[in-house]
Amino acid sequence: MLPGMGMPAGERLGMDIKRTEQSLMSAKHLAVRSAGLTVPQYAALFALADNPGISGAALARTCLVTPQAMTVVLKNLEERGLIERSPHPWHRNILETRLTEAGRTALELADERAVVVERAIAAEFTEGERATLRELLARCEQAIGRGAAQL
Amino acid sequence: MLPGMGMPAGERLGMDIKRTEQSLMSAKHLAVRSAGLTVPQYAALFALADNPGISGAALARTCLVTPQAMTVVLKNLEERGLIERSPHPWHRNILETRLTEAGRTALELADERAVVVERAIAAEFTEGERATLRELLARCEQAIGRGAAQL
DNA sequence: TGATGAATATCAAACCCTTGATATGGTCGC
DNA sequence: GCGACCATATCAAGGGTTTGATATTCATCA
Repeated sequence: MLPGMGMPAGERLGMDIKRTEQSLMSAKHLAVRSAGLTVPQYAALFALADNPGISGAALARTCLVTPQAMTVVLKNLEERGLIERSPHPWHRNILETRLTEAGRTALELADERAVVVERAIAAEFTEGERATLRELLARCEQAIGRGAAQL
Repeated sequence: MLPGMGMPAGERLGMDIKRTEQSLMSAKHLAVRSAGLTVPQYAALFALADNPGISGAALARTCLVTPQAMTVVLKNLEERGLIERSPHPWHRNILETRLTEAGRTALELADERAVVVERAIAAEFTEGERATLRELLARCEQAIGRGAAQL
């Protein structure tokens, strides 16, 4: 390490989290690709399946991205006929978004393969280990929030 | 859940990992921003500090991105005078990359704040918990690799 | 020597994401 | 009712990432 670097790289848990997530993204990418989807598109369709008629902004919150980022994803999904957007009958500023049949089909295709990855993760651990990992990650998230607040 | 969705969303550990990592990225982004850097730029400078004269391709491997992605990051860093690239004296196809003084300064500024986030994470856990989290994440990564191989 | 193969670098296209700014429509307090 | 406020949507600019294709250079081996 360099002088002035305050913490050895090996002690930075953030590195482990990032590496694991990059591995996960890579696998998910591979999984949903044959359905003609990207990972963000898959995530959006997945959230949409559970919340038909949701607004773009709400969808963005669900997927933890900015509304602008979600707009781009929805634009691509709409151009390919996987979703439909129609103005809300009362609240005229809102665009209600729904899956089309093609969208549902693509989602099911993608999910079938994405689940393979999720099952592989689940199968690696015992019930207790899964709970432990979840708990540690949740505490991690809280700690990160506290750390960010110090900036 | 919808019929046909093979696994409840709440059981997908990938979701927890992704959420934690997004939180981490957001905090890191906030941390390095005041140094005028993005997170990938910070990561590249960090790796460069430990490996002066490394090639772009090797740097890409270290940061777990494609060489093309690293090329973009290096282009931006070079335009802002934070790194220098010079042809390797013997192996003429290689561009050796090194930090400039400005680059080292920016890195130290950014790292000072990034470490705040890392320290907040470390402080949340006991020594044993940190080891457990690392071990579970490592097994997770292996399981993901096995899952991806089934695709 | 000369061909093959591996590593490096780069161009191009498509997509995703962020910040910042702006316009529009609805809600609530006065 | 009217204005302040909030949520939604969108435009614009700057980065980052991937896949795919191509060129260059070096090392290896027949």
